[in-house]
Amino acid sequence: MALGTLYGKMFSQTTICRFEALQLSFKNMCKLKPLLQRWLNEAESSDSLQEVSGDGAAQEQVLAQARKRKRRTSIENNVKGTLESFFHKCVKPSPQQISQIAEDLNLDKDVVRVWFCNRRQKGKRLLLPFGDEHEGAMYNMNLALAHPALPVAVSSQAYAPAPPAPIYMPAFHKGEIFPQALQANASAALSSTNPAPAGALDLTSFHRA
DNA sequence: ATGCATGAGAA
DNA sequence: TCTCATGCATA
Repeated sequence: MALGTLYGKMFSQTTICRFEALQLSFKNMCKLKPLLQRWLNEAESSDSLQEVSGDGAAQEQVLAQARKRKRRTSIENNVKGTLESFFHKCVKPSPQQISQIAEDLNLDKDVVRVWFCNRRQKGKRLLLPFGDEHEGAMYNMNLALAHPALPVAVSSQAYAPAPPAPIYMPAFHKGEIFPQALQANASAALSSTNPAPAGALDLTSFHRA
């Protein structure tokens, strides 16, 4: 809410959460960081526990129950597993393949289409390119650690046949980049020079919910 | 914290 | 049609 009154733009709990968990695209993170940082600096300096315009309850209007948002279809786990396997074979099925898959799984074509869209997007999330994909994850990470100088194209999990120079983050880890990113001393964090504290890489902290 | 969805804009 | 940024709804 504070951010909302500060920028006029309201940030959802979802966005904030994803920002904190570094689950947004690199570009998206870059866009939001300055905003959140500015708010953070302000909030820390003025130790006053400023109360956000005490509006209280009056949230949004009824929204006029505008459009009927399609109700979230819950996909059974076993079905998800199947979709996942399809995904590994082909990350971007043609509309025909999609309808085929949809038929096999007794799902709506659009549901399948959206599933793939979201799955692809998930694959592109910043940090933690691994963890999800138990496969070459650790392998690549070790490579990265062994040869910090070499990029080790682990970017987007080697999806498309020839990823035209993916621009996603190298392969950092939460505990590494984040602490500083949110520090009050913005100057350092904002400068393009990446501190990259050597030895900050701690494998023991490599776990995922 | 996340899964499925929407909508604007790119291709 | 796909990607991207976002968020409602739900786990």
